[in-house]
Amino acid sequence: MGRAPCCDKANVKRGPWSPEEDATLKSYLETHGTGGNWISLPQKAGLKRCGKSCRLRWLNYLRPNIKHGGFTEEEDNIICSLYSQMGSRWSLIAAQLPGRTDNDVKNYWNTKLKKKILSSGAFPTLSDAGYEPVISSTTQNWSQNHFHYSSFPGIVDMSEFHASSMNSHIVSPSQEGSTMSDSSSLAMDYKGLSLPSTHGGPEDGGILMDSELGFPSDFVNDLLFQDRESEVAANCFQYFADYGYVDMKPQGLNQGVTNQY
DNA sequence: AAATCTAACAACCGCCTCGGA
DNA sequence: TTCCGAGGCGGTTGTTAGATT
Repeated sequence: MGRAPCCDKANVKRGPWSPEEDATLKSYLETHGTGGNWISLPQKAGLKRCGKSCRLRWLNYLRPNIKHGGFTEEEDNIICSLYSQMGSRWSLIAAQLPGRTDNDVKNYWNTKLKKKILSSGAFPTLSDAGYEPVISSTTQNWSQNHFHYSSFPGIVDMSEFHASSMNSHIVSPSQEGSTMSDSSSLAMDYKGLSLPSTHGGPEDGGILMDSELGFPSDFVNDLLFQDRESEVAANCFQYFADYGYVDMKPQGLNQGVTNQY
């Protein structure tokens, strides 16, 4: 038995929003707010739409100060950097980009940025995005040699690492002085494991288990299957070595930042 | 000019989490 | 403590406009 739908799909309009619907929704929300209940909102506002649809339309399109398109180089770097840190946590990534929505960032990544990085081999660092390492607790002796990609480049032997060595935070430039949650919101644990390959061929090349570390295994595997010894792959490993386990803070900030992301 | 392809983005779907009853 | 409904989220699909053949 399936899950009960959130609304009567037979009696709600679907598809693109008309300007009239937009105006109705916007007007209602500006006057009344959500009233804490999106589900009942369309009825109150006189819209034949699902509450979820109204919410999405408002958040992704009608909300004030929304920016569409025209991502800057800096935003590109931030997205790439954060994606490499936390994977497809689009809402968290979008939170670092004022005026951007998770849907926007997600679409932009899927249609442009992903291809751009795959083709260029340039994997932006957090430094590019205005971050710099503050405490290098575990990485100072790391090198690509730490990664056992001689047996298969897509597989990183993480067994030597222990969660206790992990104390990773990043701080966004935009969050200086903010009251963001503590580092637990981005706590990275070590559930992610890598599976060694027996032969090293792409066909049995093993799979990077989805990691709560946030390192996007699918993306990494894309890179590595593309060319196991490519500069991209090397950059990727270096990137991981550089930033996977360090505390980060925006460049130019004082050491005593307490509001960590 | 028509057909096809591609990129961009809007919208939907369904699962998960959380808070209140 | 359990249940249920609403909100939030990420993945996926649909639509459309522009480019290319």
